Order: sequence, then structure tokens, then C-alpha cells
Amino acid sequence: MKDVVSRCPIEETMRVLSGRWPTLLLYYLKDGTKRFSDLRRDNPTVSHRILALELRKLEDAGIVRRTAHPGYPLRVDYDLTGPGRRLVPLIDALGSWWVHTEDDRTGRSPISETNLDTAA
Amino acid sequence: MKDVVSRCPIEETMRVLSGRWPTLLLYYLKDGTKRFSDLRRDNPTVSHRILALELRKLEDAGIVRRTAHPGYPLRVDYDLTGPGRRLVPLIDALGSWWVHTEDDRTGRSPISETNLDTAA
DNA sequence: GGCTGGTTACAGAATTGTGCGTAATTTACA
DNA sequence: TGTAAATTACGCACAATTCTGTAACCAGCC
Repeated sequence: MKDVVSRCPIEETMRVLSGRWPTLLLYYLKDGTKRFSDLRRDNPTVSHRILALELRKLEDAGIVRRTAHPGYPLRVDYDLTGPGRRLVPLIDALGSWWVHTEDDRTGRSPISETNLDTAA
Repeated sequence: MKDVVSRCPIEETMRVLSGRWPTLLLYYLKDGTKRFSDLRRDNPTVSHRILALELRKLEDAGIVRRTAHPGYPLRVDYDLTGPGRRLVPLIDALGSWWVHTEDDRTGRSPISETNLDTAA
């Protein structure tokens, strides 16, 4: 990718949210504070390296707050910032959009007077 | 919500919207019908190949409708489907989220009353 | 031959995964 | 009591995989 700094906010947002993990991490973090190992447990298919990189990316974007506790064994907490929490419902909206478009994808119309299929 | 598919709808949505082009194409298509060459002109940095691939992906996702007119020279129109149009405000919301988090990113207080938030 | 939309073949860039190393402290065990 | 190993959250080097771009080619009518 180039070093192009886009002025389009949508592009900027997508630069952060693109990929498989960011929205998933948001999803797990909306429950509250999680530790690195918690997040790995939540999603066993992320490699530790990628998890660290993604968390760093979200931190840089101001979505996630990283809190390192001094002492050993190491302990680091992650939770959503204000912007991060405000982002959650938007992500959820995308999720429901997908669910609703299922009707369109399967060629059915959503709940209407003409349609009384056995719903899903 | 039930265990509809084995995968999360947010993940499915992001699988389609991830990357640099999908949201940009949505942005250009929300004005109305466009042809392949129009979209290339709108965004000169997409390669011919990628544009075709991305449009195909959006078509498969039910976001974009492809209409090939018979006759030569070839002519193909692209426009948003119903789901595609319903997606636009959600994308816009992500854009305004980014604009509003600017305050947080730049360390300014988000207190606003005399706040002219005109998105770019 | 040129126009348009699209595809294939190959190359190079970017992203992701694997495995090893590290820190200071606790526990395991002989 | 001493030594080894586990723990936790990474960083680094490297391999594998995926993504993107370039260029050429196709179709069929003017």
C-alpha cells in the first residue's frame, strides 16, 4: 500500500476496520476488559503476532485502550475507548444489514402482507 | 438470533466490504447508474482487473446490479440494488464516526455546541 | 484497427503464520 | 537449596499465502 493519506473519512475508517480481525476484536471487547490471552482464547485462530499487531492498530486508531500493568508475570488489559464504544452499534448495524439482505439474497421479500413463509 | 450460518454476519459483511475499493465504489454508485469506464474514470488508481473483480464481488454479494446491454460496442451498467442502497447510510455513519473521533485522536475535547461538523 | 468490458498469465507487493527469544517472578521437584 | 520450567505479552526473522498490478488477449461490430 502506498503512503497516500486519504482525506475521505470512509476510506480512513475502512483502513482500520478492514480485514478479518478488527470487527471481531471489537465484538469481543464490547463485553468489557480483556487480556491478551483472553482474546487469544476467544479466537484461537489468530496468531499471537497478528493479534498483537491488530491490537496495536486499533490502539493507534484510538479505538482500543491498552493498559500494561507493571510486574511479572506480564499483564496487559485491553478495553474499548469512547470512540470504540460508539463504533460498536455501527458495526452491529452492518451485521443486521447482512441478516436482512438474506431475504434478497435468497430471493424472498422481508416480512410483508404477501409473504407468510416459515420464517428463519 | 439463531445459529443461522456457522459464521457471524459481521464477519460476512466485512468479507465483502474489506479492502480499499468496495466502499469507494459504493460511494460513486450512490449517485446513480455508472458504466465500467465511468467507474474507472472516477477512480483512476484502480486497475482494470481489480475493478472487474471488485464489481463481481459486490454483485455476488447482492450489493450491485450488473446490466449488460446487447450490441456493440459493449455496454454494461452498474447500479446499487435495494440492499446496496440500504448499505450507503451505514457506510456514511462510519465516515461521520471517523470525523467525530478526530477530536479524540487530536486530544481535543468533544464538547460541542458551536460545532460545525461538515464532512468532507 | 478501434471501441468496450472482461479474462488469463505471470510478477511483484503485501499480509499472515511459524517458531524462537525475552523479561522477572513463581512453582515444581529432587 | 538449587535448578529447571512455566507463565505472559510480546518482538524478530523467515516462510507461506494472499492480494494487487501489468500486460496481453478475447469478443464482435463500425
